[in-house]
Amino acid sequence: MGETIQSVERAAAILRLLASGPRRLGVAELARALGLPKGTLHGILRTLVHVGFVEQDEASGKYRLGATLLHLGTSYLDVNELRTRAINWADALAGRSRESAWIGTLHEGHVLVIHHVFRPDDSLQTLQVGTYLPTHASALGKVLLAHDPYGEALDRPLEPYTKHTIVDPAALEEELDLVRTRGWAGETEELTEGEVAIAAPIKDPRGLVVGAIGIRGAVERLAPGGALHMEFVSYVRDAARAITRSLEHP
Amino acid sequence: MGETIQSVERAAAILRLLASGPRRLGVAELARALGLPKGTLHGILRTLVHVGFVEQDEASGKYRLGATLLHLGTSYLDVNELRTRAINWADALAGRSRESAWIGTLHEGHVLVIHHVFRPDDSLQTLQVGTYLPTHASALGKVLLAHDPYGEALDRPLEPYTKHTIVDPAALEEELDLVRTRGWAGETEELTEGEVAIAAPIKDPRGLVVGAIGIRGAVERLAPGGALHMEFVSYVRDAARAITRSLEHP
DNA sequence: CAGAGTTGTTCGGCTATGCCGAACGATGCT
DNA sequence: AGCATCGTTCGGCATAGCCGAACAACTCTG
Repeated sequence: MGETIQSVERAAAILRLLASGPRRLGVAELARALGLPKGTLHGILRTLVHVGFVEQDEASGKYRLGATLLHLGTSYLDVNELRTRAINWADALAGRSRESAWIGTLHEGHVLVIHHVFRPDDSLQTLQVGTYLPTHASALGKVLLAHDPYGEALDRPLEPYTKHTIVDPAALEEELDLVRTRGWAGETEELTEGEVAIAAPIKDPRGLVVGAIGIRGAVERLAPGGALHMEFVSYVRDAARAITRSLEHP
Repeated sequence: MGETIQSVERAAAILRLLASGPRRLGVAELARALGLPKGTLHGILRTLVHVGFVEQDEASGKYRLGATLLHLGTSYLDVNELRTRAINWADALAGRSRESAWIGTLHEGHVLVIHHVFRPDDSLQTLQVGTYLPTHASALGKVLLAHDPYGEALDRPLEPYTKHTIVDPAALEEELDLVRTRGWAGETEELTEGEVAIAAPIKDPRGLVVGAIGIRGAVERLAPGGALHMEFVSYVRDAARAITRSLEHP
């Protein structure tokens, strides 16, 4: 890749910084973080406000993300081919398993959730589309890591979420081997206490893994007595195979 | 507002163009649309790819939006104060009315949906957060238009969606007057056949309308015999008032 | 209540940034 | 095969836009 445009790259860095936390940031704060003069940064911010990517708080003068970004992000979902093809199967999977269904892709070392179907008959859930899941502590992530051609994200320290999270790199590698050989991944209370998840890989026509689909629910329902109900595993694998097949026939 | 940075503005224009349709676009196509030399445009695209805002199709070489935008857009939702405060009330409204609940803001002449709670006991719905609704053909939009300090978006032609859509500017103005005097808006099959909606304004501490909340559902349930059930109207107004009050006490 | 330290914003000069147009190789369509 | 169009590269010139200092408004502190 050749040279990139300075100001655009800087603008993107500003947006990432604003997105990294719920707090609104000021010009001086951003300038310090990026090591740029205040005046320079103000110019970029001014244009970002002009195009609607950033909004300025009238009272404090500080900056936050703008509403245009929400619309652009949603547009991405329409463009994403995997999601378009997989939506119907995710609905069916949620219906059959009576659990919430999830679809994710590997993105910058995280699992990006690109679809999420609520568990039937349960309205108090928040939608997780667009959020990140950790690769080493989610079933979706394990599937994606196991089939990732470049072993990114493995050199990063394995952050513990519960006492069951796999934090030893060697143990994780072993787990990924298991995922590769049997073709699906499980995760029992490694991300959230009381919740377990199952996932299987979705492949493109060339056989490359482009995403993963799975379900997530309470341990009492999915793994009573500690062992995963294989019935749920087959639901997930069926859905994954169906989507893989539908990607072959455009 | 002073001068803005050329390349950033151009980058934003590219993103808007890519978001405007589901089709992926090529360099030449974009260059023609924006009236820029191919070489110039390629440079901006290269940086947009580098920061993850745009992805390039390996096979065709054409460009589409990138996954980073989805994550940024979702981050906007966390930042949005109105949404953060209103989520719980929207859940309650959906539960009481047993219909889907919606929250929207005025943005670039459209209603931007910033929250959406599915109708209880109905799993086959797609989430509409981040999408646009027309201002003149939705209950949310009527509320926002009626209290918009600048009467934008009214000079635009009123596109018909069903045979009940208000297309006459004078008739719309009359409707907005009604909305202002009685404090809520109705919409009966003006956007989609068989669906009606109700909405009420959410105000910030200064009394300015910053958003609207409402419900949407089948005409048989919400307006049997053609007249809106006032019970639902009071649910919506209660929710709107509750959110308005909660914005006053931070 | 004053003043020291912030904050966001403006502006003009200098230079490095990045815009442009032409040329290249690959691909697709007739 | 031929032509047209694609995405990409490159170097020279000029201008876009970076920088640093100065500004006014504001918030804490002593």
